[in-house]
Amino acid sequence: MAKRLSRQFYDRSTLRVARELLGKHLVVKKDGHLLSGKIVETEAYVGFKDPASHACRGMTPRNEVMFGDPGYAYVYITYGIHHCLNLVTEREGYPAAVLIRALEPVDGVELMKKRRGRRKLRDLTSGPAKLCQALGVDRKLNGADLCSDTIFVVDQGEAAGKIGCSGRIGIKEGKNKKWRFFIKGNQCVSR
DNA sequence: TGAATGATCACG
DNA sequence: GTGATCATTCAT
Repeated sequence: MAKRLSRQFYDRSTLRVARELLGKHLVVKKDGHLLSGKIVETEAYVGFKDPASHACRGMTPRNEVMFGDPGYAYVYITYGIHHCLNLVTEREGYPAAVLIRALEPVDGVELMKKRRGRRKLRDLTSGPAKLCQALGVDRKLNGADLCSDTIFVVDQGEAAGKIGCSGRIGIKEGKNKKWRFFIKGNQCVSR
């Protein structure tokens, strides 16, 4: 019973969206391939005052997608090498998004292995930049509509399991906020 | 534990 | 233009 998430799903509290994305499947259809994975780890970046968010110093050419309508992809490059994928939430004019930090591979595992140069399942998508490499997400998908046929999330109707939360990873400020969510015990969660 | 590696942004 | 910073990954 796969049901694609509508724009309304993303047009809600970012913390809620981040938590509810756990257990759902991210799908990328591109270049004749269908790749997907179960979302097992997310982080929320919310509003103008979140010191860890790219949006905390106002709108720039890079982060403008975060300020737009909900239900679009925000993709950027970090450390000069790696891509990260976010799903934009909340109303236009309010910058917020959910960082997809880890997946459990589902469809297209062989291609993921080839792209990642790794054989073990848990090395394919257990990190924000790893999953982008595995799924072929790059800046061409920045601003992509999550209600389109290229990249979207489906509800498989399965329970996420036990959900844990903690401070966010890889940031300097805003660590006090417990805005990282993950499925407890899942082998594909980062670290 | 630290190197790789380049886009992005504030500043002037 | 310049320099600091960076929501990471991998090999040592």
